[in-house]
Formats: sequence, structure tokens, C-alpha cells
Amino acid sequence: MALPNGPVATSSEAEAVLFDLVDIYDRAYEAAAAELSLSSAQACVLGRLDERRGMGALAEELGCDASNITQIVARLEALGLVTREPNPRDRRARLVARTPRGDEINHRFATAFTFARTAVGRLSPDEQDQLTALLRKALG
Amino acid sequence: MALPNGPVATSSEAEAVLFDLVDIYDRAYEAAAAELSLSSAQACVLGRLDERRGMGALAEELGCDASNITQIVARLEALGLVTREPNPRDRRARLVARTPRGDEINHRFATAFTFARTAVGRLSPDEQDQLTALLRKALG
DNA sequence: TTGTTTGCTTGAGTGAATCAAGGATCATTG
DNA sequence: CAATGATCCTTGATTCACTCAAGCAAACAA
Repeated sequence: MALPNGPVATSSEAEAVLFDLVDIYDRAYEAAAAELSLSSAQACVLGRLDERRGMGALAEELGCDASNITQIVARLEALGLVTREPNPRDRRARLVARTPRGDEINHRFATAFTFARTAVGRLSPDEQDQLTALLRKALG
Repeated sequence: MALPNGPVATSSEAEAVLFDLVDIYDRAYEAAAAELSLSSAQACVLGRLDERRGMGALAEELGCDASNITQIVARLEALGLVTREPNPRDRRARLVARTPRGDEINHRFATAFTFARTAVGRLSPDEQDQLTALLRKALG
């Protein structure tokens, strides 16, 4: 998503700031991925592989079709960032795991994506707690 | 973007909540658009046409290539939601405007995208102000 | 007028996403 | 044990978003 998600005639200031936040967050995420020549989706999948897991588990967690994961993982594999090993317990299944280079790239991505860290860092510990509480309440 | 943008080993609770917020927001936006058979990008562009404007202005505001806007507007036009009139002042340029049906769909989209409204609505007016202040500070 | 810039479109190419269909393997159960 | 059905994943076909390079036409400047 390069185009921002909003605003649709924001009625309150809080809504407008919420939109700004989401937009800047998304762009920062995409920019950090782009620095490493990854798409957002690739960075996302790579970031979920702290432990090896099956394609289906990824699809379910990320809320998309399994065939989408197949494609993304195939590209990550072609980049040498991920392996698709057979699952010894179930020969239909595959276990996806990061390679050492995948670990490195993932780490560099985490370093490059500074937005959330920086934003939260502008707040005092007390303010961070307040923000957490407010957002939790807002999320219901 | 169907895949979520994060999390990359969130270090603080505030960061984690921030990620949740962004993810839910983006999904809600996409879902609202899908209800009207629109993509996020189409809903976004449609929402920026409260006043007629040129392709270039849209591209600049949305931070993407002009040719991207050409495509999206072409699809909106094919759906009858938008017109591309010649600009009397500059015959190179086009003025994009919503049709009455585009107005209606845009309004229905604004109604369907309840997330931000609902989330903010869970907070008292005081809390809304606090949230606004905290997010502004966090955004720097 | 000549040349340059501007506004938009076209064409080519990549990637994300979804759906339908299929192959292989597992798991039941008659 | 053999047939059935469910599960895990891949393939193929399509659509859309997005980007870049080229190009056309109108505006503008020298």
C-alpha cells in the first residue's frame, strides 16, 4: 500500500492524528523494507520466522491465502533469505526457516524501521503508559 | 497491503499497541472499501475528490507516480464514479471530479469505515484530547 | 520560432493478492 | 486393509497497485 488509507473527512482531531500516525507508520515500514530491497510483504514474512514454521501457519497468522505465502516465500528463498525444508513429521508440509543471511537482513530491517521506536521514545515512561492505556481502551 | 506491517520484535508495550492499531486500521479500511467493491487505493482517491482537481495534484498529495493515478482514475471512471473533464485553462490537463454516484459511494464508504470513529468514540472527550496530544508529541 | 518544461498517458515489467483446481500425503473408518 | 475424505501446499489464471522509461501535446520562454 503506497497510497494512504484515509482520510475520509475526519470529524475529530483525534481521528485526524490517528490517520497521520497510520500513514507515516506504513510509509516508514515500506521505506525500511525498500532500503533492503524487500517489499513490505517480504519483510513481514521474514519477521515472523524467529522460529521455523509451516506455510499454513504463516497464512493463518497473516490472514491471507496459502498461495500468497507460497509466492512470497518463493521469492525470499530465491533471495537466499529463507529455506523450505521438508517436515519430517508430515511429508505434505514444509518448514520455512530463515538462513543466516535472512537473520542478518531481518536484523538490519528491524534497525532500519525506527518509526515506532522513535515515536514512543519521544514520550516519557509515564506518557508511554498513558498512550498504551488510551490505545487499549480505544481498541476496545 | 493485506499483510500486516510488523511487528519486528516490539521492545515496548506501547510499540506493540501501536502496531495493533495500525494493523486493525488498515484492515478495516480495506474491508470497508471491499464492501463497496473498491480497492483501498480507489477508495483513497475517491475520498480526495471533494473538489475537482488535476491528476498531478492527486499524485503529489498521495506521493506516487502520475501514471499510477492515471490507472486508478481510469478504473474509477469505468465504474462511473468519476469523470475526467478537460481543463479549460490548460488543454494538457484533466480535471477529475466525482459523479453523483461517486459521491454516493464515497459517502457509503465513509459510513462503512467506522474504525477510527468507533475507536475514538470509546474515549471520553478528555481522553481524546490526551490521546491527540500524546500522538502529536510522539509524531514529533 | 525554437527549444524546454509541464501534464498526462502508454507500455513494459514486478509483485501482491485471490480464486479454482490439482497432487500428494495423512487420517478415518468401514 | 482399502476406500474416503480431509489437509498442506503448489500451479495457473486474473486483477490490481506500483514503478520506470518513453512519448505526445500543449504551454511557456528565449
